[in-house]
Amino acid sequence: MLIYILEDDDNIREIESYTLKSNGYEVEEFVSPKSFYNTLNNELPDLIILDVMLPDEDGLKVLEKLKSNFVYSEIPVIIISAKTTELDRVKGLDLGADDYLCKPFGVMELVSRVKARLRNLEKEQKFSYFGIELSDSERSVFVDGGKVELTYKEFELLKMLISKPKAVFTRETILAGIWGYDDNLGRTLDMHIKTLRKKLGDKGKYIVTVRNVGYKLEKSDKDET
Amino acid sequence: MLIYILEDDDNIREIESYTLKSNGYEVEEFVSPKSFYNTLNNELPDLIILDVMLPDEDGLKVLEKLKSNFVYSEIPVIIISAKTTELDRVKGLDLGADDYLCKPFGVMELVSRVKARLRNLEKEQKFSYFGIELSDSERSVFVDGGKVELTYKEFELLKMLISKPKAVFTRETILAGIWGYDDNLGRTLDMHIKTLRKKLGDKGKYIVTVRNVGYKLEKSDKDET
DNA sequence: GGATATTTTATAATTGATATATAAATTGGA
DNA sequence: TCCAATTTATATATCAATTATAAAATATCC
Repeated sequence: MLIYILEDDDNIREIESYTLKSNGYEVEEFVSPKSFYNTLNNELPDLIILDVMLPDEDGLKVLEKLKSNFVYSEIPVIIISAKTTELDRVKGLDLGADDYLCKPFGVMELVSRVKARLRNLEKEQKFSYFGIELSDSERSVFVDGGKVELTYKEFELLKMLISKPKAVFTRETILAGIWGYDDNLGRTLDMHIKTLRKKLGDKGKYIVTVRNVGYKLEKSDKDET
Repeated sequence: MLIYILEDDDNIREIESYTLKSNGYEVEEFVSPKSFYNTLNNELPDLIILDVMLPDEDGLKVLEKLKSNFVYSEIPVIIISAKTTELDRVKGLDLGADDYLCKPFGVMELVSRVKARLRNLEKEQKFSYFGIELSDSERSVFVDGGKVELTYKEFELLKMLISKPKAVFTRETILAGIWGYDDNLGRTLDMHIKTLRKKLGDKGKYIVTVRNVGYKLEKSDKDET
C-alpha cells in the first residue's frame, strides 16, 4: 500500500512517514504541491495525507483539484491540519476529504484512521459473474472452472468490469483508472477488449459495448447456460 | 439514504436524528441493541451511528458482531462516544469502525462525516415513472419489467424527460442539452421522439407533444394503468 | 537478447444520426 | 364545419462517427 504525504513541516512529515513505514506502508514524502503533482502523474498512491497550510498553494485547493479530476477522485484523502475549529473540519470534509485529523495528533490514531480508509482495498477480493471468477489476491481468473492467463492490463480491465457487473464504465473512466490517461486518442482500449474477449471464450460476449459510452459486463437473457 | 442510530441517551439521540433528518436522510432510532438487531434482520441501512456505552451490551461488541458478519460488514459505522482518549478511538477504529466522533460533537461535523461515508453510494441515479424505469449507471431501461434497448440519443432523451416527469422541455432546451445545438433546423428531434415512442411500446404515448413548445413525459388520466 | 506484452497505425465493419421529402395532425379563422 | 397555414410525424436513403480487427512497431521484462 502506497501513501503520499504532502506536508511542509519537516518534523511532522517525518513523524508521519516513520509511523506509517513502521506499520508496513510504503511512503513518499512531498514538501510542495509542485513535486507532489509531478509524481502523481507517474504513479497513483492508495491514499494521500494532506496538510492544509502549505507554502505555495492552499491544501484545500489541492484537495479540490484531486476530487474534481476523475483520475484521482477515488483516492482517499486524509487532511491533517492545525486549523481545528468545527468549521475548518466541515470545510475540509465537504470538499471531499475522507477524514480530518487535527494537530497535534496521536500517531496510533493516525495509523488507525489510515487503516480504516484502506480496509476495503486490503481485504481479499473475489468476484464472480456467471462462470467468470476473478481473485484479486491470486491475480487469477477462471472461466467455467478452467484457468485463463491474462496479462496485466487485461486483468485490470476485467477486474474493473466485474467489480460492478451491469454498470457501464465509460472509456474515460477505464482509461483513467487503468492507464492514467486524461485524453483518449488511439485504439488501445479496443485492442485490450478484443484480446480479453477472446481469452474469455464463450463468455467473451458478456463484455458488452455501449456505443458512445464505454463497456460493461452483462449476460444477456438470450445467452443460454 | 437510510441511517440507523443506536443510542440510549434520549437527548443525544434526538439531536442526531433531527440533524440528519433535516439534511434529507431517513432515520430509524434504537435505544437498545435488541430492537436494533431485530430491525436489522428486516432491512439494511446505508449507515449506522453507534454509541459505545449502552445499557445491555457494549457498543464495541455490537460493532464486532456487525463487522464479522458479511451481511453487515460493508455497512459504514460511525461511533459517537464519550470515551475520548486516543486509546478509545484507536480501539473503535481498529475493531472496524469507519469513523469515531467524540462527545460533545458538533452537528455540522456529524453531517459532514456522514456525507463522507456515503459519498460513494449516493451517486447512483435511478428514475421511474408508471412502469418506465431508467438506471443511469447501467444505462438500462425497463418497461413493465422488460428490457428495452435504446441508442445513445434515445437514452439521453428519455433521461431528460424522466428526470422531471410532467415538466415540459422545450425543443431548444432538448436540442441544446443533448445535441449542443443553438439553433433548431431539421426534424432530428422529432425523429428521435418517434423511435423512442416506438421502443417504449404502450408507454410511448406517455411522451406528450406540447405543440409550439416541446415535449414532456406524462401519463394522462385516461390511460388505463 | 529473446519472448511477451503493449501500443500504434491503417483499414474494415457496423451502427446510429441526419437530411430530405412527404404525410398527417392541429389550430385558428372564415 | 371546412379550409388553409403551421407544426409535428414518418419513411427512407445517405452520411458520419464509432468500434472492431489485423498487422506492424515499440516497449518491457526476465
